[in-house]
Amino acid sequence: MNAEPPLWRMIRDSLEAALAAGEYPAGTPLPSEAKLAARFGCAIGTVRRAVDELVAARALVRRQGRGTFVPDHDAMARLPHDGPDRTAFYFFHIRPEDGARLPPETELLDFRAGLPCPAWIAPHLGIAARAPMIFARNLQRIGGRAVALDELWLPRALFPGLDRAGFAGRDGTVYGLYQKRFGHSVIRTDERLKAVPAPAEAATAFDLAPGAPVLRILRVAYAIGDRPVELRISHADTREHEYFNTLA
Amino acid sequence: MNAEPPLWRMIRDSLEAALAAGEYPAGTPLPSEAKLAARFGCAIGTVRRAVDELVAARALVRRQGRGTFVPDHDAMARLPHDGPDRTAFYFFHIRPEDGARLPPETELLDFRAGLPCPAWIAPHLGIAARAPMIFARNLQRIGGRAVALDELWLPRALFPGLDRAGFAGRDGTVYGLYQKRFGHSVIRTDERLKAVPAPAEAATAFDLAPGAPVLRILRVAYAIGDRPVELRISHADTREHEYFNTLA
DNA sequence: TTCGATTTGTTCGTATGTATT
DNA sequence: TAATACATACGAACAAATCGA
Repeated sequence: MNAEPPLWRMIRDSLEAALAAGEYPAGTPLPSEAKLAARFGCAIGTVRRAVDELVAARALVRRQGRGTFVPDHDAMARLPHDGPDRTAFYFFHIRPEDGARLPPETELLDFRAGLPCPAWIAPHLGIAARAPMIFARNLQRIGGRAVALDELWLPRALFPGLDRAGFAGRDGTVYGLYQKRFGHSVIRTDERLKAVPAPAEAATAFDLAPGAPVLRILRVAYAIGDRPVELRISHADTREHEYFNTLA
Repeated sequence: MNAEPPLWRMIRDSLEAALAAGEYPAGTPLPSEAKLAARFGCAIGTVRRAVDELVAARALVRRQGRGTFVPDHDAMARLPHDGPDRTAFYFFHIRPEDGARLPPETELLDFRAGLPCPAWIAPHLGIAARAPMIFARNLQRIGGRAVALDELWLPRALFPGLDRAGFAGRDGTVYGLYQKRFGHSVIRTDERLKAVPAPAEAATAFDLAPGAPVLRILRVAYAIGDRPVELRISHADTREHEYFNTLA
């Protein structure tokens, strides 16, 4: 009774598995649609249907005349390739109230490798409690003003060899680092927001009265194939900035 | 040198304009793809490409064997048609911390028609300051517990004849009301979030200490064709609930 | 219940245009 | 210029879901 899924879906899943396995790193094109069609023994339109889905899921981008690629986080952040860049801010939602989109500057405050995973974090990342973790604390500024204090938790098993120098000395964003050095292309995040009294560190960093309201953001970032790779707790000062979200 | 846009885009825009103009109200199918192809003088695949875009933008839904429709907000909220419903909560993001998705209950606290539009609200809705507005205040509960206090501002010109009885006596959600009675199908919202000290009414409703942190959400809802139809200011108690957002 | 008409879903194939190298 | 790759558009055939006779 169970009808098998359509061909384009099997091709999509096959491609997604290949991407999750690290074939086709960012910058190197996939086989052309004609070659993929030959490989899968189907029409070119069927391959296009499968790729369409992965493009919609932000796992791939097409470039006419060039090929199909895993999107490069930092390249997207740099290029103003079609109008004011949207992708650069896809995962950074704190903006000045006037809506300006200044890029944030990041200062590394702390970095530790080998901490055991706190019990409450483990289930979010699908790992064992006390698994070895990498921990970092960042201060984000916009236009020189401190707006967010981030704590990052990464399973060390997913980021072998990552140390403070490698983390601090990256070229672009942290997600660009995850992608270029470790092949983890973040394409989805879940965020849970609360309004909470400012913790001590946040109050100090933002020059806030203790207990003043701040926005607490708990984010889990997922790479291609729905693999959680990072948990982040941010506290943001929303006196002159806000968290922006558009649902379409 | 300016190449004209592809045929499918012109068809998409034409369909979108028809939807925004109120043809094909929710529940009545569009002409079949074959008929549309004949009308536009193109291949059926080209029509499908155009409809694909509108489906992706949540302006249309397809039903195999039945036709293509403007999605019905409340029908989506009622039917568990494929697994746990996601669309019902597409525009309601407050959830218990455990992730349960109980439907909120709404209590109407206040309703006024004819108030002049506050100057700061007018630009968000693209209308003139002091334009006549409809104002409503709602209390949202989840599992009996008050979690959000909403203030709604609607341009009266877009909701002719809407009075307290019509507003309070609706069948389903407010967005369902907008759609069924006035033809405004909300498909997109912009939300701006801040952590703020609880205003007096919110503190009372939530049994909070005055000045305790609450989440303030400013939402503008857009109907098909990017027409703003509602501004909403919500204050949410996030002690046991949170604002959930997934970016994909 | 069966059947046929209608409508969308899937898959195939082809031709031509446009961008890149 | 030529080769390659994606983008657009056309057309056809059959499958699957729906609905009413």
